Amino acid sequence: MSTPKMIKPTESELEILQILWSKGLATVREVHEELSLTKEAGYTTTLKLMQIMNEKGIVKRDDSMRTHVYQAAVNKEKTQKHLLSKIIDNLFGGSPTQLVIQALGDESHKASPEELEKIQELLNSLKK
Amino acid sequence: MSTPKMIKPTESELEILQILWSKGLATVREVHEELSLTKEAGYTTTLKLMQIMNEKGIVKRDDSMRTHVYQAAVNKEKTQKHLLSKIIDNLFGGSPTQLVIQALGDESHKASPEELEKIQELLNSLKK
DNA sequence: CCGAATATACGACTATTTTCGTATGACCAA
DNA sequence: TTGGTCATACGAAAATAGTCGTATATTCGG
Repeated sequence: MSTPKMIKPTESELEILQILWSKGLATVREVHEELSLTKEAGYTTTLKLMQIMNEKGIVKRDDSMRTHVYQAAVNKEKTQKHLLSKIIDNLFGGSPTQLVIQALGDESHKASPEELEKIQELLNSLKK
Repeated sequence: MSTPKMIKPTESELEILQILWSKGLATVREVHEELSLTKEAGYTTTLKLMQIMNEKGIVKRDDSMRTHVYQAAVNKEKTQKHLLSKIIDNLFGGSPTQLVIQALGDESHKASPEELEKIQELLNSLKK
């Protein structure tokens, strides 16, 4: 299955996916090193997680060499959309506007003027 | 623990919270009836969940009568903000802009012109 | 050739979340 | 008063997530 039907990564899996999305290709060690920057966990824990993700079809790997090389098997934007859609339903009663308002008002994740401009452009195109 | 520091409701708890936020006060039966509209679950399951939420301090209840009356004990906006913040980190690499863009582009949750206008106003105030 | 370093496999333990069966007590209508 | 209905309490199974120890194989420097 190239594109898994049910995209529902757990939190830990999401952390790993993010790293894979940014790196493209990566070994378990590389992923683990990056994870270690923000999190405390053993190497085999990361390994196991990635093995499970492989079984689930969330990632794929090239195991033709001793050190396996992993990559994400799910599309970043699709996954984001899918999970976001869930959150809009579960947390914002189906209103994306409420979500947007809360997100823009988040003090710990301020948007830069450039980003605001980006949003403005998107808004303009939606208004038409 | 009168005011829970760690707001981290599970998915099921979130479903119940949403109902409580909209109803204000509600009995287990009322919550369960509403849950049943979109979900299959036994009455005692809902009951247990709400009892656990009570223990965690996520909801409070008036048990002076035989039929207990529940209400949310956590603030809606605060909870949304807190969880959203997590999602921005976990799913959008810390960029609220990316989240906003995906949310506005969500085909299954379109924003109305009025809502777009609301967002525009917020955007204006942020630009200053 | 040998041992240290490094890799994967895998089982098992812990914790959390979700589910529900059953016990028990209160309420009420006949 | 008694049986049916409805309520909570509680224990524990089932499902899901996360953690890690240990076995074993490969690689490589000396």
